[in-house]
Amino acid sequence: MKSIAQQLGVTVSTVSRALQDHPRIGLRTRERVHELAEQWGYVPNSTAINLKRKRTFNIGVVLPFLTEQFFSMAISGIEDVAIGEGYSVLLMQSRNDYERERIAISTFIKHGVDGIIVSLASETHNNDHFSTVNNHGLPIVFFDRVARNLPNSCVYADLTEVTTEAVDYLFRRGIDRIALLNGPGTLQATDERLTGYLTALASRGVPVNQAYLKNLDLSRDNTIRAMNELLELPEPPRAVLAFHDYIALDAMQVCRERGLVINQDIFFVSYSNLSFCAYLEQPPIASIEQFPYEMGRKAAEFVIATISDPAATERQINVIRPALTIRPEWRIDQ
Amino acid sequence: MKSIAQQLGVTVSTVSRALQDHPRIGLRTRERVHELAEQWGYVPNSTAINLKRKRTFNIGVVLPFLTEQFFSMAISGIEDVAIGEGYSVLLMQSRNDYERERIAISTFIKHGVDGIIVSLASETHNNDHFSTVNNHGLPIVFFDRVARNLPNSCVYADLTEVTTEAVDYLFRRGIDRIALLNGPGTLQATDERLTGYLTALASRGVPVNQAYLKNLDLSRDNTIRAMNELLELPEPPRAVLAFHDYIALDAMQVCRERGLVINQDIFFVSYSNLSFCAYLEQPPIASIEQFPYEMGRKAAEFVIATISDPAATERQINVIRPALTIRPEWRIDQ
DNA sequence: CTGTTAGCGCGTTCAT
DNA sequence: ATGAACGCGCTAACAG
Repeated sequence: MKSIAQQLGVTVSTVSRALQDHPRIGLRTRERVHELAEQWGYVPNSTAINLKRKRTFNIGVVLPFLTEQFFSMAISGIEDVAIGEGYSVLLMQSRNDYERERIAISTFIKHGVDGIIVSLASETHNNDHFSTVNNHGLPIVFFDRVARNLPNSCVYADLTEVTTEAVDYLFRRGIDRIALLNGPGTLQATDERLTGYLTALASRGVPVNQAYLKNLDLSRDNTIRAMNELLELPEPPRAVLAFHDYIALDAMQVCRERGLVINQDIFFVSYSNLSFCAYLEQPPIASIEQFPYEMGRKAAEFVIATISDPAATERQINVIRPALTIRPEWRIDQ
Repeated sequence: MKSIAQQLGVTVSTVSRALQDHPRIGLRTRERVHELAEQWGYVPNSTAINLKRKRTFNIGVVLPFLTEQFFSMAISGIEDVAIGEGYSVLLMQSRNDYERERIAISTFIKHGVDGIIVSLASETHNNDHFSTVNNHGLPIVFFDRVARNLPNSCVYADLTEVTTEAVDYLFRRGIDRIALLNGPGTLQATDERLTGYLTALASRGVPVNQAYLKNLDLSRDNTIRAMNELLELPEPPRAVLAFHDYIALDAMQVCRERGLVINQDIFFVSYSNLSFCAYLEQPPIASIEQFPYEMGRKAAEFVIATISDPAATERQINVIRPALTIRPEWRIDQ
């Protein structure tokens, strides 16, 4: 800007205004400035602009694993609305580790993002790092794996009802020994699955078999051990509700190794409805679609709205309606 | 900083120095400053610092799809070294679209990143947007899908030899009608696969059947059509080398729908070696591991090195050695 | 219409 | 050991 000002014999401010197409600027001046800017390949220094605007137009995203398709789809949603609103996306994976999540958050605030979107690490057991952010007045929105007891906006799928629906569907198929490979107790979604499950049983008067209920830490070993325990029960389950598709895959492999035939000796229903399941010869008979892309979009819309109007501090909660997706060949004709 | 300076009755400069543990500063002053900083929850404004340093400590990454595990693993590598060196990662997906890629690049330079890492969109047919970056003196490194005719550093897996090895392996299994579901001609890796394939055939004196060679645009429909064409040949192939695992999955499904039994009537070898293949009942008998995490790391190391020392403009090229990974049950005992 | 001045938050030389 | 002053690149309120 300085050089082009000199070259034209005007001030930097004039150039600045010309570049912004300020109304009260000499038409000729404006044209010449634009010309030279083009010619010199002038690119405005956003750091300087941001310093003035007190904004970075960055939004930070912390989530467990990008290798899980659920999250990579969610981030596509985030990315799409962020770009649309002139923001860029800063990314960090927590890998389900509390410490990494903390570091990610503090990196973001040091780095000066305008807002943060989080999907909790499964190992996160306290929320001090988030409270810090809140005290900083930095907008933060949770999605999918939302934090309890935190007054932030969030978007998630309430799995209670759809879980009841899923269990009910299994009942209608004549299956009543149903195990639940649930997640860690730190997640709200774990409660929802359990509640939905218990509701379904209660409404049919089926007694709860505690041995069928497992809380996993989402590690592979843990899943394998739990599935083995289920199969060694005197009355092993005939169906398994798995925390998500990846858990189902591991669990199904355990079954196969023990000589069970999937979708014959034992059935699976899982959460996420990821695309690769379609390629399995014997996929879960149903999966619960949680619309991650939409969740990402909503979460991004929330942060950006809060950034744009910090006054409106009211908590926004968006509950996505998940859908029980039964594979065509396993649908029950009404 | 201002408020804490006032409260202590000193200048902002003093505070600044105290915070940096400047040697020649009053020990008492330093302590008190740190104290107050802690208490007030002072966070240095990185935008201002960056403005001075003329750096943003952001590096931008453009790649086709995060939903492809290959790329999400690569970005983990990038992320790990970036964080280690104090950088943050800005993300954008091109979705294999040229226009989106262009926008991503220009967003990054507007946004003022310190360096860019790119894996090309399959539809990218010209490199003007990258030339612009080069003229700007902004470091840019390509990984995996590298650009031809561009003088930038890059890291990729040379697939020529390993492809020869793969074809040779099929020959040794007694299979000689081998199709190649290759990628778009814009990618260097497409050439490599072809060259490796042809070399293997030549060394055995096997004639080339042009009908077995297909160039895909990586869309699902296109893959399905190509696979159907192969199967309708008078002499359909007995093995298929697929551009990557996702292509293999689609192609395998076509086979299954036509009543073929995978790993009996027809065999697959593919590239990427993604984890979910392990869950298929009949996975490709071999896959070529390209070590995406390592590629990501190397790419990040390159950009950061160039950022730190812009003088050293010499082009760096790192060729990763891919590995033919044959599933245990299909290994040929030597 | 355009120049002057001030300031965003911080680092840094030059004095003292 | 600390203060004063300047500048990073750009915007904007205040003069003319």
